Amino acid sequence: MASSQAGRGPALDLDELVGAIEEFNTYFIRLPSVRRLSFSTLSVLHTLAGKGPMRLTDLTATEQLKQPALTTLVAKLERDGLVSRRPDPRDGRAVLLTLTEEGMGIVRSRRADRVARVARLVEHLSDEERAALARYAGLLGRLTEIAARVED
Amino acid sequence: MASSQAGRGPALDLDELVGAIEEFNTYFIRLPSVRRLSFSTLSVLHTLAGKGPMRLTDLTATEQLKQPALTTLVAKLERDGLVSRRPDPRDGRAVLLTLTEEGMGIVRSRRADRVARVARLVEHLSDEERAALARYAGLLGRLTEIAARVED
DNA sequence: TCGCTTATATCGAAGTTCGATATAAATGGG
DNA sequence: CCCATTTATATCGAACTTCGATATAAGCGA
Repeated sequence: MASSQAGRGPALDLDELVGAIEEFNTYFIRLPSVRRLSFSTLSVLHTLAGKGPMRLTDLTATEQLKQPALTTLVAKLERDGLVSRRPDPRDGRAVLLTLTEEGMGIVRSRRADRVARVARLVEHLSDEERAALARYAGLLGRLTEIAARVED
Repeated sequence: MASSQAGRGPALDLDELVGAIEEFNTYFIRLPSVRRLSFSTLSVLHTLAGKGPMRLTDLTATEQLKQPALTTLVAKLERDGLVSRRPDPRDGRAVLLTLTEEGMGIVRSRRADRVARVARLVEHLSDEERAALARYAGLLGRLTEIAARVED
């Protein structure tokens, strides 16, 4: 089991890395719940915010819900004014889901809450650590991009 | 709004960082569901794995559930053989929850799934990027530790 | 001991999710 | 152009989750 790593830094211990991410996420993910919206609901809003308008069925790929549950959930989101539904002009069977301004507001405010939270943590870092963190955002972006390719 | 940053690297753009973490988590968090366990259930298992035996009430602090929901959830976990309940020797009212070997197995296998997943992504990185990632685990650990102090 | 607090349990109502199935629009071969 | 098939969403009833209110029971302080 010799390492093929060329000694440019510490070996990459994936178990340690994954553990550190899991631990950090414990703090990062959990926000005070807004408007009594469930985890599933917030996930749908976040997906629509990130990927733009999509069909209901396409959401079943990312959200871990079956289609009937999504129909119910989206109906509620529409009643609450967070998502609008219109027929897909290209396919009369389908429905295009779009975040309303209010729906986007929720996603943005949750992002802002996380930024504020991380800002409080970062205050306690040294200048060197802060600089390292700055470089990290790009690397994470690379990983996400690779994931989008690799996971089909 | 002048930056007080000393020019050791790119400025730390928190909004970019938080966005990158959110995006990455989209891929990182979602695993194929094991044994039909819900998000709440998995979260409880993960917390018990990380912090060791705890009381039901202490779980209400981290899990976003009220006490009656946790009582129900834990009863199911006990029926399924994933946690064991015993009276707290220090307080006859309380119950100490401990992961069983089987419960730990689930947590470990989910960790292993994530490691395997990240391993596939990391293959596509350059040596420099891999080295940067190795250093990152420690930094995330620092942040988590700071969070544990700051968030009371 | 008594009264107050704290830890968990129980209960019924509201909300969520599922599998099975219905409806309705698209698509392709004849 | 029609029919059979496929695909997108909706509906339905059952099972499960979560909640607020309240019950039970153990600790705790005067």
